[in-house]
Amino acid sequence: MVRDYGFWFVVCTVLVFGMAVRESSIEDILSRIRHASKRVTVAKRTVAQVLAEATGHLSADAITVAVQEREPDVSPSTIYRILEEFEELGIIVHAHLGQGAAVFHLAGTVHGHLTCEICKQTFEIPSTHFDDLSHDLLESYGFELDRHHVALSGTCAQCRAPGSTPHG
Amino acid sequence: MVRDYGFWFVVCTVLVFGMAVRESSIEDILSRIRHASKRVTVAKRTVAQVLAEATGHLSADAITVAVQEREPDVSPSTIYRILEEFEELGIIVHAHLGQGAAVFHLAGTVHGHLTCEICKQTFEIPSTHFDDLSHDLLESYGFELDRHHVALSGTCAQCRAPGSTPHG
DNA sequence: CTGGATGCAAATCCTTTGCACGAGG
DNA sequence: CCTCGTGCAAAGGATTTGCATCCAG
Repeated sequence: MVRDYGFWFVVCTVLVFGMAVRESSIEDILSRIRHASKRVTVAKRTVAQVLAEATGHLSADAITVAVQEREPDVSPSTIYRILEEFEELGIIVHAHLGQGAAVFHLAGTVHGHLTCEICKQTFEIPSTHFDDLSHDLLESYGFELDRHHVALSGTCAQCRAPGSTPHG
Repeated sequence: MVRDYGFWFVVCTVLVFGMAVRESSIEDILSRIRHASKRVTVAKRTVAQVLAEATGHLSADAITVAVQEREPDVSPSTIYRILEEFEELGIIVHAHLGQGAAVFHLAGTVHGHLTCEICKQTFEIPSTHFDDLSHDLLESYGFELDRHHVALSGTCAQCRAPGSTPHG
């Protein structure tokens, strides 16, 4: 993967594409808020930044902590209200993993979740894995699978391996 | 499905097989408890009956209500403790559906769950639907899918249909 | 200015836990 | 009998809500 020109391709991709996407997605979020006749506030702006900078999925609590690092006066209830609004506007989606709190991420990142029941780690996988199942469920039951919201439980490779550390 | 001898086959299946299974599964549960050096109590017996008689999956609260109809003095915390014990003994499994409380059912009934995000109804489907996905996840990530615990969100046929009642 | 957005605290829902008592083997 | 199981009440985490205040448009 990372060799000769491939390395620079990756670097440029991260710098140009990654940064650009993040900047634009924040502006995109804010413009969606304005477009819905909602108000753009410091709290919403900060939540948008946290979500755009997050590599994976965040719980409401993790988002609150991250937001309060920058804006200490934003309260948890405000975070919940903002997340609710963002979800209604289609900016973010949430998923319920095996146990515990719900997790949130930008709606653009369509993927499924695998949660290990033993080590509690969560893995993101491309939603293409659910294409066949999605067709199957639609044909069999007329059920339209929400591939943004898929969260499956099971045992991860590390925890299945006999010798290795079970809590990798 | 239900026509001439097929009808009576269904009837007999429900009566003989169904009743017999239910009776025996209660005894089976109780013997598993004894075998694990745990005590058989009125509360456990009643929870076992409720679980065996349930057609679908029940929340802890629903189980509590059903148990208290017969044994009013059984407390919710006892129900939770019994459900925990039953799960450790492999008698039952639980699943977390889209939102809300966890649901429980006998471990013998291996199936997946489809939960409609609109009408909140839950549908049970055979776990065979997950065979291909299961193989795929195992090959791709070494992840062993827990097919007892699968709960998928989406939109059910009724709520997808334009004209019909959205909350069927 | 004016109503939507926020902070705070309290309420809610689901589940777990501490403790003293009661009942099962 | 001696321990495990139970009832009660209180704690716990995650999320929602009521209300007075505040700030974006």
